[in-house]
Amino acid sequence: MKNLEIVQILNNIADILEIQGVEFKPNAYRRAARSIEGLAEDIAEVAGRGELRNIPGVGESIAEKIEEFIKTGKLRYYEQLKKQVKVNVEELNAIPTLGPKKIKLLYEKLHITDVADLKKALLKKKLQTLPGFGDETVKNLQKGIELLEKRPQRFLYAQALPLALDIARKLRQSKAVEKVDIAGSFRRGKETVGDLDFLAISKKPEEVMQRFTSLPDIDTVLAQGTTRGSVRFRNGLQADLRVLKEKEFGSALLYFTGSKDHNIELRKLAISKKWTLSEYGLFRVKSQKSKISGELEPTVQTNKKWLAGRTEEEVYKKLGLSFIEPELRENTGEIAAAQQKKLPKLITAKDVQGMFHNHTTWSDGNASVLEMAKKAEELQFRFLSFNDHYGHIGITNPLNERRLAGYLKAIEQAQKKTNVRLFSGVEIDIQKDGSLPLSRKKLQELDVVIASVHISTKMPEKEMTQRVVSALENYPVNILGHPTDRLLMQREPLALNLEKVFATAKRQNVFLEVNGSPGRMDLPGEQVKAALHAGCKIALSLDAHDPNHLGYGPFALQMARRGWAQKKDVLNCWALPKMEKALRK
DNA sequence: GCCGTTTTCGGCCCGACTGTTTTCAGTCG
Repeated sequence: MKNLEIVQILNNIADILEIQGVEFKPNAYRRAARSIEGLAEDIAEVAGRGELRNIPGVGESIAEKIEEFIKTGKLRYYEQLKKQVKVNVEELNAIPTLGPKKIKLLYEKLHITDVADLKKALLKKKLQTLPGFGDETVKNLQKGIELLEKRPQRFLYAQALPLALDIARKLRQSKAVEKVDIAGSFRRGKETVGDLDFLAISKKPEEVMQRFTSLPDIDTVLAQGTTRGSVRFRNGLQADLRVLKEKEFGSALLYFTGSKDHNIELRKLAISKKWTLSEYGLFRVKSQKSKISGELEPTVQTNKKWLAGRTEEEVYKKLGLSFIEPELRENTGEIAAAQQKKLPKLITAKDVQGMFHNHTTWSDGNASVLEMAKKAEELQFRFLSFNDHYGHIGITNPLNERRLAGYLKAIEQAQKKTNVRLFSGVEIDIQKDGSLPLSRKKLQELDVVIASVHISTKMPEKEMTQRVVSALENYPVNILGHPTDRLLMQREPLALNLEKVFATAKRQNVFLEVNGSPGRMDLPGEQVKAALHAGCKIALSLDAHDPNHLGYGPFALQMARRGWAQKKDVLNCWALPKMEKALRK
């Protein structure tokens, strides 16, 4: 699957063109990249059907380039550009506060082409000589590099998902394979993954391993034994495979799903019962010392009796625990809860009736209200909430009071053409002073008001907390949008006292958003758990900017499940009349 | 390079913030 590589290349082209001072083209390439990122299927399949140009933002020229890359694995245009600008733009651009203009200046004046060069120049204090580079600028660059270096190479869950499914599918094609599962933090639904762990059952492990290490797009085979193998793909992702016997599969899945701390607790529990737990199974241990003739030292002869291990359920049951869903296996109280049979009944996909927080062409979305509604209908949503931007956020083409009427009318008209219940609303900007740029009266007329922080994100904790609390206290807000405002692997969360925010949200009946947009996943699971503990309720949202994004539901669900959420905690799961009542302001 | 109930050619959404530059450039969303 080449989607991610193509997205990367298109973005790199945009970066290089921007450095060259080319106008408009960079945005064209970025738009195409965004659309492809939101694509649910393999782009090679779209290309095979000759439908590349149906992708928004992909025209004649970009379609040709994609086809060239799919066919040849190379893109001549991109190679040419890289020769013209010998700068590792991707690497440098990843540093926060460093953009194309400064990169260009650094290259022209100091011949800096990558982060290593930049670090040398920083050490020699060369940057201060450049126009526009003051003390703060230099400090920000230093901090940016540090942030970049301490963060390990990880993938967003949503990026890893198609790759994981693709690898599993290709492994299953082997006749030697009886069963394949994906374990690791991926299975626990973590929002980012460092690598992918695969488990396979087979009586012919060598054959499976051979297939694994000869998968397409592999960069390096890191290890290859008979039952254990490890590879790194060209896109940087590492994958490990273990091949086991049927009888070991459950205990192996348990072991390789983790988390490490969860496993340690389970093993302790086994030991307390005079058993032992490993990836090979749960065993009763009868050890006896015996002197084998001819040997100098006495050997410990262990006599292990197999107790469980075929399935995870079997192991948990034998240990006296109810089954613990993978999302809960973080050793944060789930084992004790499982002993007392007090685990939550986690929400599932079928409990969720629809999604909040969706954008259209009325602000910065890719599709019309009706197109979004039709896609929602196709996906069997019972409701969909439109929340286009409102406020002074530049490029998002926000709504204003004049355009709001037209927006509401468009939703009303779309409602006549679909059975999906459409909610009207906005995602309104919480301004620096905690006010919202629309009157309480106007806000009250909307079905769903989401308030979010977008600008002035570097305020100190006290001010930031006051800003958010004040917005929730003084305006009819239904949902606090992406509460921490983190961007995974890109931006730290806001300095915010969440405890205070949760307390206010509870008092004001404001739902906390669980935003399923792959780069956000906000609130994260741990904080969902904290919010529920504080008595808050949550609302699942997509932050969809494209009909394809309406498929992000599982990601929001996954955060909610990691936060121990049950049906009663989640607005999206309530019957429509109850939901509408809860949204009244 | 893309796109079109304003257009097949001529536009391409813009505002806030930061830092530095005493009037604005670069970055970010």
